[in-house]
Amino acid sequence: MSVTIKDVARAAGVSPSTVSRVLSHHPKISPATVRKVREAMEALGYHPNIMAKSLVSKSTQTIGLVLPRSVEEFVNPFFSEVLRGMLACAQSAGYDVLMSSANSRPEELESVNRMILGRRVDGIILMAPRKADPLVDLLLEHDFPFVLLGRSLERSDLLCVNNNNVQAAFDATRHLIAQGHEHIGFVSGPPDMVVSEDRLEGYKRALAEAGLPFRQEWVMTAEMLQAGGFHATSLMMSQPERPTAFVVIDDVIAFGFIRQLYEAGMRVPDDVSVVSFNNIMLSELSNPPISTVDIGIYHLGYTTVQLLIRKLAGETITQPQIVLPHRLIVRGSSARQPDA
Amino acid sequence: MSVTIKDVARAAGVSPSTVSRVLSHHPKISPATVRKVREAMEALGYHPNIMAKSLVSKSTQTIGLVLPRSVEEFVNPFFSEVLRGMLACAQSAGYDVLMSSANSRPEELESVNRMILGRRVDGIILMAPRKADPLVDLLLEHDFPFVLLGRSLERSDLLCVNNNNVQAAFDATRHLIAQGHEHIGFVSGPPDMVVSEDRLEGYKRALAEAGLPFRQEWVMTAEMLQAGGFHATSLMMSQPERPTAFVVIDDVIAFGFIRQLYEAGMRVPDDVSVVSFNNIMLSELSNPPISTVDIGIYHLGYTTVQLLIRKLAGETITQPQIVLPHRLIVRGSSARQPDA
DNA sequence: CAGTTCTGTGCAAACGTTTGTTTTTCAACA
DNA sequence: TGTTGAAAAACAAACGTTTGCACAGAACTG
Repeated sequence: MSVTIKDVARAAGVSPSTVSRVLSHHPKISPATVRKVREAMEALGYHPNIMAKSLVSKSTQTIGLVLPRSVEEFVNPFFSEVLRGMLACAQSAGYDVLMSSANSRPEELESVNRMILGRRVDGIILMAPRKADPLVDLLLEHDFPFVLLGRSLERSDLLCVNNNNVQAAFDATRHLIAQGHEHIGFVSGPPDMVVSEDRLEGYKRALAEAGLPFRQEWVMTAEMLQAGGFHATSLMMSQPERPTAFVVIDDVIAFGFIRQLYEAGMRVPDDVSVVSFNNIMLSELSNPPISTVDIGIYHLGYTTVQLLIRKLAGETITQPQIVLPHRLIVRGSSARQPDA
Repeated sequence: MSVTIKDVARAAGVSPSTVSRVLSHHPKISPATVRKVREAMEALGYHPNIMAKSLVSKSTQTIGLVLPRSVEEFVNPFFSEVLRGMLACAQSAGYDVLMSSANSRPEELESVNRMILGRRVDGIILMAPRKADPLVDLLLEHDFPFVLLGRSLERSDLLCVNNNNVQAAFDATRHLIAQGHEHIGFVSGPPDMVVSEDRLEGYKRALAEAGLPFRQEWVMTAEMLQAGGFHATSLMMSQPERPTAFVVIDDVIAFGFIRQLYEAGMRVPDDVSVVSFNNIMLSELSNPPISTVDIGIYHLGYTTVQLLIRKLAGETITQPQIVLPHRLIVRGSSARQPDA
């Protein structure tokens, strides 16, 4: 059916092993032979069978990507952008990307087991790890190469690519403080995600540095917003000492939050200032445009795959943790506090 | 290193072929043997090597996904949502998904060639096909199973899953007409995409049905918006007979368009009504919330993979074209024309 | 000019499965 | 007890590569 290395060998009048060596740029092949083989390959339209190749070479030239389980993270434009960066890097290095998605924890483990024990991929990228993530343990146990997009709370020797989320949240909060805000709330994401924890920490530090008190009752979670968000919002905004500004953990959540403030009769930035994170494309097109911390999403994806490929190439990684820069982008959603 | 079928065979005291048959639920294996083998597999932690398996069986249990080339389409939340549907279906059928992205047409062809001639995938999903798409020709030439997400303009015998985009645009336009609008513009996407053409056609038909003239000068393209969109928008809106409403080809483009109207001093829906397509999650959270045609993105992705898998299973497909329903969702971005 | 070292190829085994064919086992029957 | 036949299991070839080793011939060396 399909044309194999043997067909090429026959057509070029050489042995299959010679064809294989031409393919892998073996040094000790005469230029004349190389030409003959190349011509035969061209004429027959030969493409190597990757299954056969990786059966013997034990390398699949494929990277496994474990996608976030929750729908919310998945449909976040953050995700497509990071994916774009990953694919760009993988492709430029000749790697393919295999995706694994799962709806539950057991499915996720099963899926990863299939990928690594079935020898389908050479390495794995883990997105947005959780606290005490069993996936990390599984990979460590099998001594399988992987890189975290994000960081592990528990171990500092794992390969990972991350932003300094503590600093990013610190910067965002300080921006609001500099605008004269003294009552600043925080809207968080899933509490077991490391990034939620880091950004909350940065928020706290900025408050502390400015001598402002941290108030637990001014911290809302995204779940609260989704289930009866309107109620939660209006409740918070009707307090005598209400926040005049919010640090929101993610652009998409900021969209929803701003919408709910609007429905509760609050205007952004007139009544409430908002600054969030990620700088997805749409945050610029929002009304008002959202002030946000750009974390270089595309670059984040690109660098993660790059690190994994370096690892797979056998390079000794002297610096396992790569921290990429962030940058606060001030737009229309955050304004000077009127009273100040 | 890793545990193979031979190890299991030895541990269970049977031959490798017997283990293989247990794995594939061969009918003529005694229950006692099945139990023995299962226990050995469990004890050793056996997972089949998929490369070896597909080398001989010629089936990879993998679906190839050719992603859109342009960045704009890729980062569109439409994309992650459709991907989510695809992965859900693929996973429930035991298939994996391999992604191919490319930045240029030659790269794209090369990538698909690698996938099909390298025997990496059993079938392929093509997203958002273009007019006279060479990818389609390539796949037909190799007689390789594939399904279009969208439709082919040239051939009607190809497997595809689509919405009735003509009807959807017709519905959207008629909604604006019913609101009293008589001057209705159209904001289009990339002109070589089939979906652009279909939606423009539906828009024209609705105008014709209502006895309203079609004006080429009221059709803008997304490219126009991106490069100097502000200028283009304000130019159009300063015309003596300006449109009071727009049908916009896509939610994300609607975001940008509304933003630019805003900067040109126009309010939505007070000065201009907007209705768009896709109903991405954020369109509900926009300010104002966007009226849009829901096309069931997730379901679209799910059904596409489902059709491909049916094809791969050897089923004879009596109806090659699946058309999924759409539904207009009226929100705040479209309002009754004040003069009417 | 015989011996040695290169250089370029070919041979054959291996990778971990599947599967058509053959062999063994064993119960049932004459 | 010997024969038959079905059922269960084993054997062996194949899938398309890579790669260590062997080997022929050319090119040196002394």
